[in-house]
Amino acid sequence: MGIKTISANRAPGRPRSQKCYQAIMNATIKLLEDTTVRDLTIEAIASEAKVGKTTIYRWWCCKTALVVDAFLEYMIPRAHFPESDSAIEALEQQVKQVIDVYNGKIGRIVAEIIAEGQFEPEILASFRERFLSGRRAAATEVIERGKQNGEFPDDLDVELAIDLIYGPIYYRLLVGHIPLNETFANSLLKQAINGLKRSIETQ
Amino acid sequence: MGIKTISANRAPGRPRSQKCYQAIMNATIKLLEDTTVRDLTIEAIASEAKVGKTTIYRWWCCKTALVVDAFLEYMIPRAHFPESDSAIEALEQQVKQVIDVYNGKIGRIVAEIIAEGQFEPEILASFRERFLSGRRAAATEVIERGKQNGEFPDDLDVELAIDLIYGPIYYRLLVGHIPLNETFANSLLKQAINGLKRSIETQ
DNA sequence: TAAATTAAAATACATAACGTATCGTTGAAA
DNA sequence: TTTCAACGATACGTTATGTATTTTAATTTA
Repeated sequence: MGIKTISANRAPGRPRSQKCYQAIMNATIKLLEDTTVRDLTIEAIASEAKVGKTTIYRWWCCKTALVVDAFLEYMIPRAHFPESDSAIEALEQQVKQVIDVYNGKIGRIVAEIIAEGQFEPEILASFRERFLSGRRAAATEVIERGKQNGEFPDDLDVELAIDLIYGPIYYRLLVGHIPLNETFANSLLKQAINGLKRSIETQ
Repeated sequence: MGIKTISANRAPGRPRSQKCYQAIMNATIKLLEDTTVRDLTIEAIASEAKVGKTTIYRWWCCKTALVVDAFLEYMIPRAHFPESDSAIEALEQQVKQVIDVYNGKIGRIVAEIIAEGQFEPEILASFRERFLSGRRAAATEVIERGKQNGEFPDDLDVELAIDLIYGPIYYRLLVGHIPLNETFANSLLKQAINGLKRSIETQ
């Protein structure tokens, strides 16, 4: 016989339907508007998207994996780190933006993905790698710029700095003891960033 | 006829079995050692405790409510805020302790309760009220003492201060991007508490 | 154009836990 | 000894899961 000749870019057989893919994404995003990730079912998505549920199971291992994909599909084009010459200004804008967004449905969905992730480590890992790590990389860039600027001390631990700024936000998002509002944005920034800024001088 | 005579402290009928209550608590705690809250089932608890599952349903509305009770039963006697004349020292000890404990099974269970709480707001509220608020109250006391000591500025926002210290811990616990270890404990303390300490001077 | 290959849709099914209902038994107070 | 609610066992209807089966559709290769 010899080697199977299959064109390089194309697998044989009926190709995956992009129409189905989009219908599934859209249905998931739509249903998440007023359904929790927990209450969302594969069957409801299939029905809303007008696809067979076997089609969903063919491409996604579980509901949560699908939710992460849909979230990214929706979120990635909308997430951009603000630009500014001043690192502190950029962080301020970013923190305000995140708090504002997380105060709504997106915040609820992020919290729910992290929640489901507690029981599905691979899902949490994929959420970190495909969403959070990008955000953290952007923040890292800004903080590094701030170190070169002199806005932050040279030896600042960037990972820790990010956790100091974003930790309280996620804490409130997930625990819900105090609302995520503008007051919080302002005082968090004043306190946390001020702490980072001065940590060398006051040692 | 007349009025039903029921002694003040006692309802009529067979009293609730304390033995059952304890068996259910113990079974829940035991099963949680190596089962996630998600995978835990009422039926498994009933079987482990050797009680009918109707007995569980008579007293608890759902699995998560039971888990919170069992967690508190286990945790409350073990949770005490360290004492020290210095507020900063007390916070340091406390943060180290929390990070150490949350690095193990207890941390996993706390994370899972918060996770389930995303889908059951009453449960999250009860966890806040019955566990977290006590911890926060203890931290508040220490920080207030620090304000009187002069360790912290007079106008420090205590709620915010607590979020700045504990936020990063819960963030790492729930998101898992970096482990909760001693290195983190040390640098978190240095950075966060230092920030709080100096925030007035550097304004 | 036919063969090969894989996707999609519909349907059926076994499974697992949920939460409820029923009913006979048991423990403690009046 | 009567009364009353808790307990335990059992059965049941429900819901969504994930898999299996089969037919039809889409696309490439020969």
